Amino acid sequence: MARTQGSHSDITGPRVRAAALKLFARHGYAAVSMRQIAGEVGVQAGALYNYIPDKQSLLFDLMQDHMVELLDAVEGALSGAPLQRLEDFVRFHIAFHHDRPDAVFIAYMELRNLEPSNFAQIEGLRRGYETVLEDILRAGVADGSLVVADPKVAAMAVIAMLTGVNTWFSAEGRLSLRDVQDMYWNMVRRMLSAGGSV
Amino acid sequence: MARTQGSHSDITGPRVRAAALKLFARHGYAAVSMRQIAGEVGVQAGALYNYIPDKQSLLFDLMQDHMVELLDAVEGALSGAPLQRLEDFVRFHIAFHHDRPDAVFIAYMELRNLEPSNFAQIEGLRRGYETVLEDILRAGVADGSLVVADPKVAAMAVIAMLTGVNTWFSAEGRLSLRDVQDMYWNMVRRMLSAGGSV
DNA sequence: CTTGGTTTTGAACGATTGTTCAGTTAAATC
DNA sequence: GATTTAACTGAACAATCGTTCAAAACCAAG
Repeated sequence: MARTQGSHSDITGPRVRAAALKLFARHGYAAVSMRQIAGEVGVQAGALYNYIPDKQSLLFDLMQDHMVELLDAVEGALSGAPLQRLEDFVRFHIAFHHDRPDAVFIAYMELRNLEPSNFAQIEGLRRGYETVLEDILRAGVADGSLVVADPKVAAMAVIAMLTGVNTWFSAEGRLSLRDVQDMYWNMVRRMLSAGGSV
Repeated sequence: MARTQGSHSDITGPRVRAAALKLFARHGYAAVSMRQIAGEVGVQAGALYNYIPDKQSLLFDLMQDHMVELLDAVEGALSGAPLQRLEDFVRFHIAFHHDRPDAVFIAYMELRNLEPSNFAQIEGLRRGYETVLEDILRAGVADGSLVVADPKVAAMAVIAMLTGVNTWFSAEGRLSLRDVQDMYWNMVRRMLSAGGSV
């Protein structure tokens, strides 16, 4: 048993995934070749297959890891009463997505490039995330802090609105991330809270 | 000069564009081959080049036509005071996008597959559409009917929220398009109007 | 230094890509 | 019916695709 310490395996593996994440986000799954990924890593195309079974699995793993991480993180970000948890959700979503724009882009854009069974799995995770917000809205209606005609629809509206931040926000612009979080929380609060626009 | 009336040119041409629209939306620009498009039309791949110079131009034309049509249509959909025009915008955006899901999908997802100069042109049209809403918001602030901290940000938020409808709404579901328009207008009104949540 | 096993190379596989074009088909005009 | 021209076929082009694999390179343990 040799070559376990100085092994490149635990270095190259993550680099393959990082390169794929970057290139898939930039150009799209179908438009990126295995040779491009290999080139980004500094290796020949054949070497990639020491770390992944095939291209499709590479895409699926990237998306699954992102969604699982998202679901894990959101649970820990919420606390207190429904109105407070709604604010937590808004601020969390914006910050989490801002930190990993490539993974977000892929998770939303490459669904159609997944094989059916892989698609079903990712779709299930996405629904799980939507349900987290939906549950907050229902709880807020129940305790009177929120006024929401249709929690399912409102959850979709809020998530779409928040995810849209990634398409235009840059930390180098005139607004800080905190500014954006404040603005969006203000808009969501006015949109859904029982307290009116105060 | 023969073969000008019974010509297939004015039949096949639109069918090529329709097939490309459908397939690009379904599988993505890079994942669709010219032979697939030709197959959908019922013709050999070579015949496509009687109607388009190349694949890239086909994508660009589809996106440009969609954006120009969008900009033309939105102007005619707005009337009256800012608050009324905001409602018009919300209802228009939902209905217009619902009527052409494939074109919407392509216009939002295939930007990265455009050559730089093509990208700049489409991006300009998109900015034009955003400006239409932004102007409404500014006018609403000016006449006191709206309370908007940052019109640019609010415009992006509203458009993202409205466009998100296309990802989940189906006319066969429990809600009619009119239901959805009402719900979203209600949410946007509460979010931005000066009147509070009444 | 030799051995043993991990990692990578580099070439090759058949399939498919966008695009071109000479030749065939078909329809309208004379 | 002959002519003309638009529409299309079908084969071909070089390039690239994802993937495989024997051989070479490499490094740690004995």
